[in-house]
Amino acid sequence: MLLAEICSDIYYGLMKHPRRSRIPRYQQLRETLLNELAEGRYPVGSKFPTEYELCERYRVGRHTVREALRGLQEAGMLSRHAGSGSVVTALTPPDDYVYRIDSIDNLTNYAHRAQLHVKQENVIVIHEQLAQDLGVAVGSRWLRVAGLRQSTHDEFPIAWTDVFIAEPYIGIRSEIGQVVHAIYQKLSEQYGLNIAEVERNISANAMPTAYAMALNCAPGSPALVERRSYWSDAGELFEISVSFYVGSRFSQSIRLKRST
Amino acid sequence: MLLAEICSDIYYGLMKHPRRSRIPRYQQLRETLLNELAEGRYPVGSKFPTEYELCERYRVGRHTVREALRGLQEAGMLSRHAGSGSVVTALTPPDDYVYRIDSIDNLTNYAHRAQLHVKQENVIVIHEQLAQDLGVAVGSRWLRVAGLRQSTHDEFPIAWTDVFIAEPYIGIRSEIGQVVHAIYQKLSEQYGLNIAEVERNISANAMPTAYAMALNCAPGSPALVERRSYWSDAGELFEISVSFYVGSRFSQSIRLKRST
DNA sequence: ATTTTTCGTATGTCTGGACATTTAGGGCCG
DNA sequence: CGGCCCTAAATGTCCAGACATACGAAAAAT
Repeated sequence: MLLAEICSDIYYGLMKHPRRSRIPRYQQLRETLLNELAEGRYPVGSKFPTEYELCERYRVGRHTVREALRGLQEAGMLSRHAGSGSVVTALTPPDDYVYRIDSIDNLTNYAHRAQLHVKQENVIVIHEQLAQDLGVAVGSRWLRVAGLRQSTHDEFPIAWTDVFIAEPYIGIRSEIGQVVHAIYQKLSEQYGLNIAEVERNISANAMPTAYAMALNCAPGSPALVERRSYWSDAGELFEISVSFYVGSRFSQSIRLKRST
Repeated sequence: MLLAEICSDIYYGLMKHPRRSRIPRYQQLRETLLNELAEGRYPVGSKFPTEYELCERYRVGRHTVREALRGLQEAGMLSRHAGSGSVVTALTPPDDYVYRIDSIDNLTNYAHRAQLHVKQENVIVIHEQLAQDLGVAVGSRWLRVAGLRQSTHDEFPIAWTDVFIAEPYIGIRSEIGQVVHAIYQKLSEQYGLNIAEVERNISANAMPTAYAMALNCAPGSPALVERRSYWSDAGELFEISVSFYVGSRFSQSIRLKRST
């Protein structure tokens, strides 16, 4: 038996038989620290022991300690900074749930198959009401592209969509034809814009008469209204879209999984 | 200048000035490998060079190589297995977006403040229509708890909610009082159930007359219908809830961030 | 008293080496 | 040919040590 293993057995103390441990030492250490945190030994906001302190206390190499701490950091329980040490940020790993999608196209599991058939296109100046609906400044200028969203094989369109594009990118107008798949993709190609964040707002409303006629549904019938706002990695709000989905032709699912 | 700095410059080799490199070597290596993968040098499914091969080729220590590979693995581009080596699983990092919440309570940013005022409670046997709506088997038995969802300080309720609980947990019935915050929490305490997955389905519908009366809104007015299905970590569907939100009193936002 | 410099400390990066564990494949044997 | 064992190879774990970088506080300079 090697010296290191003997040490391990002595210090860990929990080996019943002289058998090699199958769980790596950094994981054992992680468990130990997890328990100490749960017990409240180190309050949130307080300094966590330094790497060398843990090395001495548990008789392990610094690499082992760092591997254990890495896990706690990834779990969001420790905040580590070169020079200043580690700070406790949570006593227990948060049980969070994530909804993950590969691409913004799949933000809805239906609309991404539907193309936008452009019916209207103009540059507008934001008035009071629109400013409130979209959350942008009164007086700012945007390119508006509006039309019907229809899946290739379906009989009826499922939604009326208004797309608003910020003034710096109005030039994209010439790139937009009769049928568009995804406008932000064109913006990305043309201007090198990257989506960093998307906000999606959903509500239920009565279908406006004007849209109802275009969509071939009853005016005032239930509509699902989805507003999407796109921010670039520069933090600029560069596109907003508002869609009125015909209630009877549309529903949407998302699935959240526990992340741990 | 210290000896180490001179050595460092020798090793980095690519320094134009005798200044220290700010980007660590494992990141440089990761970039390099990222490019090689993007170029298609190693097709998807093929073996990636071994750690020692990369050590020799790029003249770095194994730890550095492992740190670089760890990143590629976490990005989902490499699959690594002890004994058999690394296999390429993707040529480019997937640009995925995540929606992350701390707890299922916050699944909506509104309803978690609203409590359920129980109006009805009974055990039902699933008939044809309900089976289709909920996606469960005809003839199965569920506990149904229904009532109004109302925020403490608001004048009107915002939704009518039907909660269905699977047969094994019907006993929870005695635990449910007049006002409930979250039923799944009680299930968790009582039966040790853990939520592993949640599916959320959203559509727009006309408000049924019966609900409209209870909610004090117009029958047939737009309603946002949300169905949530909860699966335990054993893979069992144990709770379903269906809520009819009054369109004019409710909207919901989620925010997706690029995960990289 | 305020600003700047210095310095100790803690984490980050990196090397070299050693042993453990897992896996795939080859060879032996029935 | 099938089953078994053995081995080589690859990743996983772990140590010791060294230098790099960032941070904060004490010390020095203004």
